[in-house]
Amino acid sequence: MQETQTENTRDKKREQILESAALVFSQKGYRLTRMNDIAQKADMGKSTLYEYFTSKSDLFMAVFGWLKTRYQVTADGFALNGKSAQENLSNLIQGWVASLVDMDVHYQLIMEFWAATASSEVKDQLKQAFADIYQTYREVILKVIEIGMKRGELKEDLDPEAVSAGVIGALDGIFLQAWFKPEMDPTKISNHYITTLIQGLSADPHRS
Amino acid sequence: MQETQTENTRDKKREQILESAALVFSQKGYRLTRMNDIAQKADMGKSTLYEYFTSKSDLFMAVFGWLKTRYQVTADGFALNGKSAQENLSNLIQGWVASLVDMDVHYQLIMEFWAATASSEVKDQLKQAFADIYQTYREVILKVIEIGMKRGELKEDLDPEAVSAGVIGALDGIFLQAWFKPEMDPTKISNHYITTLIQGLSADPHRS
Amino acid sequence: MQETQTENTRDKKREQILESAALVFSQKGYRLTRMNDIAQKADMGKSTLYEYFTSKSDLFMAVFGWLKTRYQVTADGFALNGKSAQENLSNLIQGWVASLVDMDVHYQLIMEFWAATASSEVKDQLKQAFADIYQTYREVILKVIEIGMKRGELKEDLDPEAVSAGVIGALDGIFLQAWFKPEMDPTKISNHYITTLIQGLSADPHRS
Amino acid sequence: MQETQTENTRDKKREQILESAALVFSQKGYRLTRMNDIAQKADMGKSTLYEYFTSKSDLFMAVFGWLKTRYQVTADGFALNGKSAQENLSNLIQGWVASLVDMDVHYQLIMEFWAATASSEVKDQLKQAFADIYQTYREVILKVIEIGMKRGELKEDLDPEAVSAGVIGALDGIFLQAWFKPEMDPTKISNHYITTLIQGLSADPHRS
DNA sequence: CATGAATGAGTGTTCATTCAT
DNA sequence: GATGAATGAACACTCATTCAT
Repeated sequence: MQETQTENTRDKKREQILESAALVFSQKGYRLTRMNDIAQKADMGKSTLYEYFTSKSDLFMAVFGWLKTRYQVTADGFALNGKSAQENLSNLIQGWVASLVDMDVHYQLIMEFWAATASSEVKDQLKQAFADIYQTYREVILKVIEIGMKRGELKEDLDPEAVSAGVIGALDGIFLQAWFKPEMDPTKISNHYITTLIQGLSADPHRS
Repeated sequence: MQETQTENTRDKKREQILESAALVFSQKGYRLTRMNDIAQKADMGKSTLYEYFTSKSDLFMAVFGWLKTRYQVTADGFALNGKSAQENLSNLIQGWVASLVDMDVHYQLIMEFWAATASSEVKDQLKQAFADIYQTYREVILKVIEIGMKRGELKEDLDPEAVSAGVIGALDGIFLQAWFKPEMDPTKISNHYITTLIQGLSADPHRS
Repeated sequence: MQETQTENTRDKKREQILESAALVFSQKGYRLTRMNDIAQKADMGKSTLYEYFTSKSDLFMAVFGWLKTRYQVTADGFALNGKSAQENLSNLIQGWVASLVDMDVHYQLIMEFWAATASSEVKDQLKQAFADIYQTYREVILKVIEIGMKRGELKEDLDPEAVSAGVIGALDGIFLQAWFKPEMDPTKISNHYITTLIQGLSADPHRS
Repeated sequence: MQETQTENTRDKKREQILESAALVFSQKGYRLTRMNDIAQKADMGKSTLYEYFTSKSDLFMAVFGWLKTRYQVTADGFALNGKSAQENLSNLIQGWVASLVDMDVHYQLIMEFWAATASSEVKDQLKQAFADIYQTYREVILKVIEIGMKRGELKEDLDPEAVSAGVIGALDGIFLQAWFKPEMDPTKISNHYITTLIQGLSADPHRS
């Protein structure tokens, strides 16, 4: 257990770098960030970064992974519980909204990753990663919808694929607009919007 | 009229540069595009670009403007016509979806601008520009909804701000997901989704 | 003929770089030479070098080619003339010695290339190039010796391969030693040595 | 005797480093060798190397010394024995050739040192060292020749300086060529060449 | 007006060396 | 004594921009 350097120490330093990198990437963007900036922020020599990450883009991706882990929304168990599809949908979505809100200071950083999917060296990796994240959520929602349809809670002529994609998309899009217009309150909008949507989905629209 | 160069010629050349730049930015991304690439594609000397645009970012912004003009969805007249809110919404949305679909080859380019709002030198200009675009659309939808509510076509407890933001957001988000997952058909999903949504919005849900 | 830049100008500039590079490489060695040094010596911006050569090692190899051309010993016609093998050998060797002496200021540079065959990125290219040069010379000498043997001018039990390699080797080795010990006069030593050697080769040793 | 570390241990470790360094320098060349590589090969920590050698170049020079010691050709006693100059020359040369052949795996390494005389930080030290080695050999051969001339075994009009330099040079040059052209057999060529040369040197050329 | 040529500021990365334990 | 960790100096190369023609 007594290694040359405690794993603890190493992990701590790694975390320190990750956090500094997150901050600087967030402020300056990937392209405009210099390794030096990160090193300074992390209060260490530039080359030390290379002891922990092989390159700038490696570090960038590591920050992505770090963020992903930090804000992972666990969507397990939603499909199979006893609640109604409406309730489950609402909870699921609220969970996701909460996580988006929670990211708060990291939203700029997420934009950065998002932006990097358009060009950058890591565009393919990132695109895949994003695709996976979306895929996961879409599948959970999909299942909830399908079950709701079977149970007769939701309309029978829905296209579950389209709806799940739309729900995810709507939330994303709302937060995106809030990103462009800071005075918007994406949480409030999301909630209201979702309520309305669920009514559109429900078999018996008089039900809340 | 007998200038050193006809305005005509100058405009033509400008257009030529713009198109070449659009193409190259789209293929390589802003960051990875070299002025040289654009010059070659436009079949002219590198320095000539600087006769028409002061800098790379200036050119980038010019391409943005060019694209914006090209795909401007005219939303005029929707609010005041005699159709129902549902119809107007549907048309509006279909118009926008059509324009998104129409962009087709330029979608990658749009991503590029989108990405540039996150960092880049022109981030502020672009952010503002996007905000304006969204704002414009939101306002039209907003108006349609408000009128629909007044007329009793739509539910009376809607938050028009939230709904309009949500509608725009949903469409954006759907196309975004399709960008990550090419086998998706964003048009079909949008249409289905919108139908469902409008039902949620309608005062009398049995109406289509 | 009136191109964007006269080929003349371009060649002149190229030559200028080559000469500056030759000088700096010669003084500092490949490894210790910075592109900047060369640019300064050539009185131009660093990046201009890259307009003419793709990389440091490319430039290095170009200097090698330049030097090779400059000091190419033409060994043509030696085998087939009417002179005796002894005379031809003597002339050939004197020609080579003369060229070695002529290199004079470039000897250090040649060492540099020689050294680069041991490691460096271009080691393989250079090794091949040197091998070719040696091969060429060896073959001329070989032919002269074979003809001399046929004619009975040289001993009949010679191994022409061995002798030609030895002759070339001896000259090289002598200059090498002079490189280590500047007070040596490699020309004098070569001449004397060769005289002795030719006597050893001759069928009738009493002949000069 | 009970030091903090037995001299024995220390020497052993030093040797271990030296051997590892020799190997790595030989494979990658001075410039491309990293201290890390050597440390790993020697199965110890990087910094430990600095306990035994002050710097990379110091280590390089130490390897040179190590190699020099290992392959030192003892030329003592050749001048003063009862054998003929021809025999002594032949033996001397064969001894040297044997040592060159013996070096075998180390030939690449020798090239490396040789190359380092051209530039590198240690160029002056190395140049001096090589000069000394050559000087030593030349002197032995010189003496043998002078005695041979006095005894009338060798021609009387020889320039002993030139001949000794030439002999050494020839051998070096032959091995050099074999280095460039691996299919050559330098031993065979050396022997043949030397035989011929000695005949040229001999007062009575009919003697073998 | 058009442009080829020239440029220098800017940066990721390597690696010998030092230092704290 | 031994070593893993930390470091900063060093450097090739790129590319937006300018300039001379």
